[in-house]
Amino acid sequence: MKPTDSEMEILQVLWKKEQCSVREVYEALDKKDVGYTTILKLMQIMHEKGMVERDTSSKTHLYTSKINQEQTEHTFLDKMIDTVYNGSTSRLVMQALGNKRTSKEEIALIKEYLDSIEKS
Amino acid sequence: MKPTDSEMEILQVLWKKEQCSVREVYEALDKKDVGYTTILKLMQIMHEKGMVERDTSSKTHLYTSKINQEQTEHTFLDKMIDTVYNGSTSRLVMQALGNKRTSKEEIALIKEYLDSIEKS
DNA sequence: ATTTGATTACGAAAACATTCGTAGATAAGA
DNA sequence: TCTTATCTACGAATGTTTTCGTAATCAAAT
Repeated sequence: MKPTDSEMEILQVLWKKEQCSVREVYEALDKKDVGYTTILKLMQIMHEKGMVERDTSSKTHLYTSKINQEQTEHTFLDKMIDTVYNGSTSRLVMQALGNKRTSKEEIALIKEYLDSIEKS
Repeated sequence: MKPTDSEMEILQVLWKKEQCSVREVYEALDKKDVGYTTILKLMQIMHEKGMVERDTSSKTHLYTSKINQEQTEHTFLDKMIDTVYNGSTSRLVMQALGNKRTSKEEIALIKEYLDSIEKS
């Protein structure tokens, strides 16, 4: 179950807001270049695919993500490590850290995390 | 310049082997579900797009990647951090480390790297 | 020379993702 | 009630990626 780019954008909103109408998602995305019905259609397709569930009891349907955020992130990450970094996690990590300036706090956090991995 | 998934797989081979015929790539990928001409076509398209260059002096054309590996990885990573991790690098890093069993060697490498960042 | 096998070129089909127009339903307000 | 605004449903167009069949070309082997 690998969401497309557009689906991912919508899922971001659903994960953040828990339960949403199409309009809420549309507004949250704030894309001036796509129409309302486009988002609607996408969400309907996501429903067909079983990615989201919806409450149709009132006129305005309310959507909820059916797939887990962490799990989905894992899927992407695994695929990325595999296809882009050829299986090397450390290369990805180092590049990620080198990418943007990472704060000392973040570095400290990560170090702590590394320690905890080593000990276990 | 964002390669598609298939293009990425091919680039992996080209980056590793420097210069390749279509057959070499086809063999390296070892996908039983796609035919030879599929890979050929993909590589021809990549050539049209300017992602690879080719030496057509002999019958068997030899392809070389024209785009930089690190740069391409950055593009993917940035996009990923943005669309999947909502901008949080450390979240990506920690999930990456927790993801697969990371070897002690890899962890050591990363720690070293973190130290070097801190000092600079 | 002819055949055989490997290669490229080409075009088109198939699959998938994205987009939106239009119509019909529903609810709210005048 | 009638109008207006908002929503869903549907289908179709567009665009992109992936797939492969077929034909033409070339080189090597018989």
